[in-house]
Amino acid sequence: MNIGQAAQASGVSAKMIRHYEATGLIPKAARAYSGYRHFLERDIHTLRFIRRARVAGFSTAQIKKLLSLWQDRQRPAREVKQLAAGHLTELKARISELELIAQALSQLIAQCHGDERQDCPILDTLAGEDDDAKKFLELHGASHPRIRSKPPVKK
Amino acid sequence: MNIGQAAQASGVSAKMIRHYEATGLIPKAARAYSGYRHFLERDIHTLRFIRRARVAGFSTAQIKKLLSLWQDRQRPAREVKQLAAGHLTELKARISELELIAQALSQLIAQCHGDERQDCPILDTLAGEDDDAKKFLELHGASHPRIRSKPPVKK
DNA sequence: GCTGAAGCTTCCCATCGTTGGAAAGTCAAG
DNA sequence: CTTGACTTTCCAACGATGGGAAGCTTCAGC
Repeated sequence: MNIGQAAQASGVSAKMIRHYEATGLIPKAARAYSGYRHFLERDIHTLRFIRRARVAGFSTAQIKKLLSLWQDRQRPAREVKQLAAGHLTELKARISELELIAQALSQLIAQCHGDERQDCPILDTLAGEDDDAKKFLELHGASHPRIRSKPPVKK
Repeated sequence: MNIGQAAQASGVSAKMIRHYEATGLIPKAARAYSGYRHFLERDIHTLRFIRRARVAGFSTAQIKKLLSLWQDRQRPAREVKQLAAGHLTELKARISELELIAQALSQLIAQCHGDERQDCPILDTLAGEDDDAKKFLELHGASHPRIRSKPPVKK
């Protein structure tokens, strides 16, 4: 199996497979005489594992641990559970942050009449000279959680 | 006002002020003979505006639009509302995605006994030979929404 | 006036995950 | 042998931010 087939079979792009190899997430693939990488079923399984873990939002560092736990038959389920639980906590925190923001934003939007007139509470709040404006957006001293939706849409 | 004071007063770091200038989000600051930038109240207002918009999760591209709308006294509130509503939609979509993931992860974690034994449904699902495993994590063909929590914790 | 500290300047690098592209080599079918 | 699809490596970018170095300016204290 060449990298293209491996990509198809695993759902991980060829680019990312090379990247994972380069960064040590997966071991260096075997090579044909030509220099082409080739992959076995085993490798495909690993790649699928990685893809699912990424879909579940694990970082590559976490996936590295998950992989080593996966390959270690002696590992106690406890460790895996802890790792996953930690991630879940992060995840929930993230969700709460976003919900606070969405909440505040909804309120502002609701207050904006949205017609041809020029006054707009949304801009006014963002500009916010006065302190009452702040309570909307100065969320608990907020970390700056950029909202990244999908990976940049390829044209 | 030098850049340091401007940073303090606006809550935007000096680094980011320079960055915003370099990338054209804000106009080039006036300079003293020494080459030091200096800032007026007006500039501070703009920076604060930007900071709040970032806290609200707007991208720099969106903030650029918001800024120009803000500075255009003729703009209809409609446009602002549309921009904000679009962002809110994105935000909600993002939240839903994360909630799906958190949901799936919770289930897996709940199913994992988490003691010294070796079998672990979490890893089994990620490895997932069989199709029933997939329904947990192959969420609606999932875009790959990396979960970025806070900006990397400075040491 | 001199010295040192604090603040400013620019420039480069790192993060994180992913994608894009260029230049070159390989393979299989026609 | 040519063509086209695939592969290789390397380099760069995204978005927002931080870290740090090397060199300049400003100001306070003596």
